[in-house]
Amino acid sequence: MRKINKENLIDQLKQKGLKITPQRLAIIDALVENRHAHPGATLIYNEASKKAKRVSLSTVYATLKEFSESGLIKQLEFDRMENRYDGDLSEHINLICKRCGTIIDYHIPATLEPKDIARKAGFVVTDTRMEFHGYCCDCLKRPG
Amino acid sequence: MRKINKENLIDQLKQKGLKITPQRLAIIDALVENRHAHPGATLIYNEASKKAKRVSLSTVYATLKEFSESGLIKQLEFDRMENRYDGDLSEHINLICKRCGTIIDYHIPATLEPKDIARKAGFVVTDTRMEFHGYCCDCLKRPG
DNA sequence: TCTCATTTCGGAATCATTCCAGTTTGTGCT
DNA sequence: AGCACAAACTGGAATGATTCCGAAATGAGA
Ligand SMILES: [Mn+2]
Ligand SMILES: [Mn+2]
Ligand SMILES: [Zn+2]
Ligand SMILES: [Zn+2]
Repeated sequence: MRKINKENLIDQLKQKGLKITPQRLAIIDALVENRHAHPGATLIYNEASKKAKRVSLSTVYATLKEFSESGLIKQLEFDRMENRYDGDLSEHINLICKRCGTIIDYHIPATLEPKDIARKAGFVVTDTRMEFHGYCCDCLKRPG
Repeated sequence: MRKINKENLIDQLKQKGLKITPQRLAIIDALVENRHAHPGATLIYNEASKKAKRVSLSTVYATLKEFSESGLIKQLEFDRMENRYDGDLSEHINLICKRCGTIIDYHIPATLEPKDIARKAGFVVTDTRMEFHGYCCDCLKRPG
């Protein structure tokens, strides 16, 4: 199981010595309840606003950033579109619609052929993005 | 060979009925000469400015967008970092350094294990991004 | 050379995200 | 229950890459 859930996220907050605030709980709820949708900051903000008396957009951004950097969720970055957040940490491909922005999970079946995906998921692939992020050998040598 | 070169890009412009302007030629030169570096708009702008008498940043953006949308080059989108452009259209993984922004090409050798990449390319992978972009089945049904 | 659709220009607008300074609030301790 | 203080929150301003726009320039065919 590599999908986020409420109890686990709260545990992780405690382990890191972070405070349990109504804002964080509301954001966690919003993330868990919309985990299938790859929500963006605005959706999280709207959903969290329903649960907690007060939440600011600044807090939502700070929290999503914190969670991403801690590896609790995955940030999907875009150019002229809001970043989206993925609560599924398992290895899979995100099928991203260029027109409506829908993001569909496609779990890897050993081989990954765009044509297979089109057939099995009804999604026409026009462009692929495969990126590995980390540190280059020069930066590894360099201090801090 | 899936790497951009000058003659080919010019041919493609002609085929599409686009005009050959000094600005476009300068941008093409800059793209080809820096194709290993995955350049961003600013670098292209600076390099192109040396070759052509006048180039504006607006034109650089418009041209890079046009080339990307035509599939001549590939746009790599980021969050708080300039977009970068890739002149290698073959299937490969871009290893992106989180600290310095360097982008290294890693051509796929059948299997793609982060550990192999660390060993062979001296790059430590901390995060992977695999995305397929295109159109979802709902959007395919919907008109234009 | 003439014509005009295309291209370019520069400055303003956009907009998601970050920053900041002041205020509030969890949490551990008495 | 009350205290103290570091951590968290807030709203508004700042940021910065990219896009938009109207006006001026120009490539290319006739
Ligand atoms: Mn996903
Ligand atoms: Mn590349
Ligand atoms: Zn769609
Ligand atoms: Zn580096």
